[in-house]
Amino acid sequence: MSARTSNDHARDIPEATVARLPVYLRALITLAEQGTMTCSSEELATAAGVNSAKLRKDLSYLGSYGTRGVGYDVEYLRYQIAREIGVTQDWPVVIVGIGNLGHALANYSGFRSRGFRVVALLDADPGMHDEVVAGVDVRPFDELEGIVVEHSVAIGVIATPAVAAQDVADRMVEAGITSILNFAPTVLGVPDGVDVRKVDLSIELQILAYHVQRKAAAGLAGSVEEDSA
Amino acid sequence: MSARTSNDHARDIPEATVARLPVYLRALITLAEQGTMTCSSEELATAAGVNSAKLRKDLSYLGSYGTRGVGYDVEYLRYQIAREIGVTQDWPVVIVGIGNLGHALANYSGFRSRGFRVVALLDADPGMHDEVVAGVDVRPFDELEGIVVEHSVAIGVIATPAVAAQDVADRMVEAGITSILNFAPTVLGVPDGVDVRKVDLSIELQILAYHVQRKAAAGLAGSVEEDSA
DNA sequence: AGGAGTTTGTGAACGGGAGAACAAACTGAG
DNA sequence: CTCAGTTTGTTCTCCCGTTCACAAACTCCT
Repeated sequence: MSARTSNDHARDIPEATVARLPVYLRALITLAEQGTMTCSSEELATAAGVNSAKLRKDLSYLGSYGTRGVGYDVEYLRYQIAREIGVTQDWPVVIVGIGNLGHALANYSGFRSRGFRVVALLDADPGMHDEVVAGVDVRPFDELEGIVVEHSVAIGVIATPAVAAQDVADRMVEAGITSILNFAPTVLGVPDGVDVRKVDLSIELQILAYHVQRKAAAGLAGSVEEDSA
Repeated sequence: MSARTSNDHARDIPEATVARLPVYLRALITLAEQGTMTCSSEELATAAGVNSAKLRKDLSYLGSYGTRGVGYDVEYLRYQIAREIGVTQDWPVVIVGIGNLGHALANYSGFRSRGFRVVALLDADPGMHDEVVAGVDVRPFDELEGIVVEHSVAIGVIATPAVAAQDVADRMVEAGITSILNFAPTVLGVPDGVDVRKVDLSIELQILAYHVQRKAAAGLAGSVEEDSA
């Protein structure tokens, strides 16, 4: 029982909470940079753009890191959240598909500064090979397996066209990658135990378009209803 | 009452459903390109990566567009979903911040092909001005207001560094934009009635990192528990 | 020491979404 | 026309997440 987990907190953090922890972490880093030593749940919640009750409940899943009547020590909480997410260590990442988006991702400074290290850029197009992007040279896709094993890569990023994405994902899983961030506009099929998160630009825009349209329609309906009401 | 909405469907589509409609739409387009005329909820659900019961429930919010015992007409359903989302018309979009990511977004073909037209690229850096990216020339940020009014832009994309994002958002809202897609790693404050969707690359990676760590810990704990169990 | 004021952590109520299960409705064969 | 087979649309139940509200716990002032 003592060996089951490192702490005796309940170890099942709700998915919705996990998705917010990085937001809290960023807010805490900003506060720390501003010289703030201590903050209340209300302040942190405002900085993170959430309800303070939700923030407190989220933090309560990690443990009891605040002091009643005082608030939270910024540095201490920052470390605890970072530890819980796992960003106290460095995560090696491979990016496959060095088109426009791949370039942008490779150059994105937010990765490096948050504990993610791009260990390889891979592309199937031989024309790209040996080109250097963001200080890393582009290698043939076939080297995926070797690189994953060599660097113990657990996270892969897919930035290829849609048609290639499933093949890339299959090869990633085969090579031992267990978490995939997919930018290709396709539904990926993966075995149980492999996590996939997708970022789909056109879907995000379509969701916004729906709301624009709905707001426009509500505005019209509203003006009509003013007559009848 | 007849004028309240164009159809007599219930007009409150759940947010979770709205987020999936674009996925269904894409699956239907793929099916249509393959020459499929008709599909069952089971087939479409598989293509979209969801449960068939969930798919049917989602579609039921739009209306009753299937035929029992037969399935859905691919073209007809495709049109109905496109109309519901609003992508039967063209949406003008402005992109602010033409760095690596802005370049990638401007060149992303998925926008144009799904009814989104980039009418302007704006950047505060004078060094970028008059450069042509993806057939559109980069203009000074100050021209935002004029462009929004001229083209009736409702959707803005923020691809600036984090420090500039809130200012850009404020100016967008002031200019009349009601929907924002934010790629900057910041929490944006906007008035009621303005929709913001955020895409945060490092947060996505951090969520994946948490799961990798958890899986690794579970593996270790599992091997320990084999001893005690 | 004691009491007023503040803030956390959590129990409980509430709302929304997911999935199972089934009745309604259609097709096609005999 | 009837009946077996198929597939949708919907109801019902369960679970997760959000929010409210409050007791517990700490600080500071007198």
